[in-house]
Amino acid sequence: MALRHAVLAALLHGERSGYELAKTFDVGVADFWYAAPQQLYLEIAKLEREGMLAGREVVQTSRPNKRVYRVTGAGLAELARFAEAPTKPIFGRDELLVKVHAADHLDPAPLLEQLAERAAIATAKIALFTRTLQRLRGELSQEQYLADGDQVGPYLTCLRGLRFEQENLDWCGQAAQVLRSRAEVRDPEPRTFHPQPHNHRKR
Amino acid sequence: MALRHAVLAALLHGERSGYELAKTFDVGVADFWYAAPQQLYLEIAKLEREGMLAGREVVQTSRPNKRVYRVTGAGLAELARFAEAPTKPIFGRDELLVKVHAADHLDPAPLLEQLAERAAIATAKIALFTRTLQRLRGELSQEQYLADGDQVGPYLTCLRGLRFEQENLDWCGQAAQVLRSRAEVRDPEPRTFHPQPHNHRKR
DNA sequence: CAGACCATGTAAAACGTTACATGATTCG
DNA sequence: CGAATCATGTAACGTTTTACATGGTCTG
Repeated sequence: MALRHAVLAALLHGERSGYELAKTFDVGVADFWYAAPQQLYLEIAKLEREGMLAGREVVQTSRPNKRVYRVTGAGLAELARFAEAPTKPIFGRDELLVKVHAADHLDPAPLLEQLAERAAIATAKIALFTRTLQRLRGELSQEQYLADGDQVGPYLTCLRGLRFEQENLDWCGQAAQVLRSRAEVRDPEPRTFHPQPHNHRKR
Repeated sequence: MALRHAVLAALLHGERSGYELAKTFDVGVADFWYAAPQQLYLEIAKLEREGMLAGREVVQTSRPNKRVYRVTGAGLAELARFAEAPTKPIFGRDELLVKVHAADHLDPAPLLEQLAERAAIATAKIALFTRTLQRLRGELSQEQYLADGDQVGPYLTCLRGLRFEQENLDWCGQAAQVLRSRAEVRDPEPRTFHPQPHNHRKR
């Protein structure tokens, strides 16, 4: 049980519908948790049955109605229990890093493509997180907001997401540059790459 | 199917036993993939049955024997297929960030403890990754190694892990400082904290 | 009027975690 | 001789992903 706490935490600052929640989780909730929409609907339904969320219907003209949820006392208590329990280690799982780890034995071309793609995503997230931070702190400077603001939790996690993506972007650039220049040296005509099984190249 | 590629990638640079592999995966393979030992034994067995790994018995005196594995041609081909397929988005999942996200509604004391713990882990990983990088590049400077070295894949991913943990450490410090100073203002006697359900504090 | 977005789900399959199990050897 | 480390697994359980399903509205 882990997603439930992420859902509770995300709903602390005001009511949201399953769909709205799904959108933020789809982006990754500032990069620390991803969940598919279907998972969320399931989890929300379960949390409501258990009395940790209270839902209410919002009638909308010109759009399908929706059901918005808020965290109940029981939900907050559950979150508090979770917060006091020992934290599990980070769950880093990045396919791109697996690919780069194997780069010495693979065709560099697809890796370069995917590094570029990842860099583009990182750039988009940086923009998104930057806007989110500005929106949260409003008129205040970051220092002022961290001292006095009323949503420091989300501010801090968003800050982490921002820095993570900046780092990510930076690294993608470096990795791409390294792979590119090595590919040129090894093989000036990029079409003719052949994987080199296991021969640990001696310089 | 995802762990299998991480296993294949990890085995590219020389033979390892299940146990040895488990140790590196337990640290997180430079923070981009974590797996429990049991999971690895399972996956290794499956990969060997499918002909992607070739195992061989190593007899040891003064220790239980072990079985070491290397990647076969089929394994490398599978990895190449994987590398060319589109990459799934990052899988960030960090319980501590969920907790900090909810910080405005929680007792800061356990969060501070856990931020300190996380910072300690990050420090240890920084040391570990720094040593790993030094070991890989040997006499060479980083630039030279990235241009000429024979294991740039692992070097690049380890570099990413290092930077990630440096960032992590930094952020833990900042978050702890913010939560501490706010706790003092709000409640000079730390024993008397009571969660404040939902009242969005107005400045 | 097609494609994007709003809105919510169910069911089956794949994957990952936890608990259980075993047994040898080294170090203090 | 007890604890730590080496070494390898099985079984049950819980979580996540993927595929399937549906239907209304808004924009160009």
